[in-house]
Amino acid sequence: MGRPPCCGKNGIKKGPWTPEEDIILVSYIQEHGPGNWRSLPTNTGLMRCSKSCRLRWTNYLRPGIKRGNFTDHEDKMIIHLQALLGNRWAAIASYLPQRTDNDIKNYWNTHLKKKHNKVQSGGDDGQEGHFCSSSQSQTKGQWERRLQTDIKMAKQALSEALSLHKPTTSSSFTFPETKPSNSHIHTTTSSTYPPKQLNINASSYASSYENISKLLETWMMKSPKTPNLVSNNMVTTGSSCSEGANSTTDQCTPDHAFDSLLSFNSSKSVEELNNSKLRTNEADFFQDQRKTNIETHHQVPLTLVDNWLFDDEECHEDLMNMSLEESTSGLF
DNA sequence: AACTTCTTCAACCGCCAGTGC
DNA sequence: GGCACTGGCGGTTGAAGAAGT
Repeated sequence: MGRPPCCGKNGIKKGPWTPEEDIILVSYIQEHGPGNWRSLPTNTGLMRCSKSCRLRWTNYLRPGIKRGNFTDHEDKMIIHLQALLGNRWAAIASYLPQRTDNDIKNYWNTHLKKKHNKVQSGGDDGQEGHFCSSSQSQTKGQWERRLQTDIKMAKQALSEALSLHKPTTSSSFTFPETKPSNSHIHTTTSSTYPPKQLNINASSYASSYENISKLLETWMMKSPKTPNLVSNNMVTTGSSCSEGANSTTDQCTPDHAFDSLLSFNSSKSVEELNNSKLRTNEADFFQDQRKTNIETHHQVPLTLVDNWLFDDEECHEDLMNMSLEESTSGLF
């Protein structure tokens, strides 16, 4: 006699999220920060269960998510981490901060697993879920013991890494004292939603900004008339954009609309954004951060895996060519 | 052009761990 | 200690589009 599913209530909407819902969700989280999912549907009027809201945020709307094709390097990382950690997608995702566990899981199941099976059909004992050849005569017990230890260490490292990142996450949603100089957003006095402003730290919100820009673009193309929610409260961005929703040839592109919508109001944030854009790869930024955090705090030793992830391609090749046993020797 | 099969991925479901009372 | 509640995780599903026949 378990609890009824949280989504089993009448009136709870299921299925794909609409742009309107996304905007409401993002706006609410921008103002209150992620968390407290239970009260989110009530406070926003979203007809979604809390779990659905959290998933939508973490898998799609969260800042810093990169979408699109996985690079060869990401492929290799996933393959190797999967071999080390198994189907612990959240742990694997912690090494790929721009990718969600869901993305990685889907990518594994649709792409990499096939490669895996091809490799396996080449001849080994078919140890499910691992690229390592079982010709490395490990007994099942040995393997399980190693895996347990690995999981334990991964948990520890992940927990440390997350605790080090926490301030970044929450601080991304703090509200600057000063009023944005470039804000064209109409604030609302409504006690519920729609939102006031979207003042998300530019550097951390860049990717999500792009996500939602695309999202809004699609939305605008589908609906020539901007819904009231947005036209009245969010994308009514003064003279330059007030009609922006009805034409793709308009000067006010969705990106522009969202630029205003997000109202990057801190010069520091803009600078951070520019700086971050100078980086050729956002993953480098996160890895730098992670490495810095780890090294600075001396809390999590750099494992061979860490080193592999941080080091250059040549080192990766070296480690890739190693057997699992060799590569994990530093862990046990 | 019509139909079938395959692929992709967002979203859902059920379970579990942590927390507070 | 037991219970209720919440958040997180991993497995699975199903709709939509692509590719093949």
